[in-house]
Amino acid sequence: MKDITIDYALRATWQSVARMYNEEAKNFGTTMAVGFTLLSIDPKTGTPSTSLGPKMGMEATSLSRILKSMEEKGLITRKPNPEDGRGVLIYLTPFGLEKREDSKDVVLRFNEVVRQNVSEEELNNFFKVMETINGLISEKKIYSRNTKLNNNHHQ
Amino acid sequence: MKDITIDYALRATWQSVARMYNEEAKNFGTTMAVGFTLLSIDPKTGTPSTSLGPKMGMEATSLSRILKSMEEKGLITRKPNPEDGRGVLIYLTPFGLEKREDSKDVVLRFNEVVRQNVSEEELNNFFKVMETINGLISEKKIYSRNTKLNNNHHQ
DNA sequence: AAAATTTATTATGCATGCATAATAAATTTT
DNA sequence: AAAATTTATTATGCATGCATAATAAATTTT
Repeated sequence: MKDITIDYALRATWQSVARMYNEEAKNFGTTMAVGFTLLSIDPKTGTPSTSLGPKMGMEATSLSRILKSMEEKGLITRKPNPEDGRGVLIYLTPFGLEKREDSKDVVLRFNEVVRQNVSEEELNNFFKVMETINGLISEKKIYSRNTKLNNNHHQ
Repeated sequence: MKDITIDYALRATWQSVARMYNEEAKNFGTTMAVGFTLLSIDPKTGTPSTSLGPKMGMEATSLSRILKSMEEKGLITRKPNPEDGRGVLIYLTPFGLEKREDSKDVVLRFNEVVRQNVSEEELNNFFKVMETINGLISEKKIYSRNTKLNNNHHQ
């Protein structure tokens, strides 16, 4: 198992989680991405859509499309933000709240089961390694500064 | 940092790796997925396309589309498999080989830098947790057996 | 051997992420 | 205050993953 790369393991693991989340979400008529979005919306007050991107690690442009389809499906309503003429406030419909709870169950169950099968120390270490990876990338410690120069490595 | 869920950390980390890989790949005119595919193709002999899916953790149907675009871009050629009239053998073109080397550099660099910043023990543990997660999912230990029944949890 | 099943591939549609471009509304500079 | 810049949003195009359906070639059953 040590002959696989770190990226491969990460990708395979994330993809298997995503596949599972999507299958579960299908049972109640949504998708993983819709579920994540529902969970980022405050069920009580209007949520400015600007707050969703950072919370979910998504670009505003990706979100815009998801919000549009969620509105069409009757999960949310979008109202102009009275405090900012450019902005939008997101509200859950009762239907959206229902699906939010369903989504929450799936996420909680996954996290619970993993925690039951991994020691706290292992989990802390797991988070730490991911933080390290994220840090290395955001600090540009991995990007090649000289990709162009390296282009002929091989011949 | 402990207030984020396991799925969120995994997703964010994988996405940041993917974003970085795609930016790097853009420098030499490919994408991450194309790079992974190139790396799964044997540079010396024809690779049956059936072997790619399992190696890459992708559905044959997803691959088919990528292979098509790779052929159009001149990275590979597809020839009928003489041993199986249904199958196809993939060959790298010289151009494809070049891009394969570029892709390899990026993957090697990422893995190298991460290893320089994480102890071997931490890395082993990291792999172990991912194996556990994958195992739990493939053994269906996470899926709800009773999603339908749970649907009304909330009211 | 003929019929039924499985396997390999492709085409298509849908969802999702990114990038880019456009637009309108703030905000900051001058 | 007017001009320039930034910010929030949307539309669109491209890539990628999945699912489903269709087709042709093996393989297995009968």
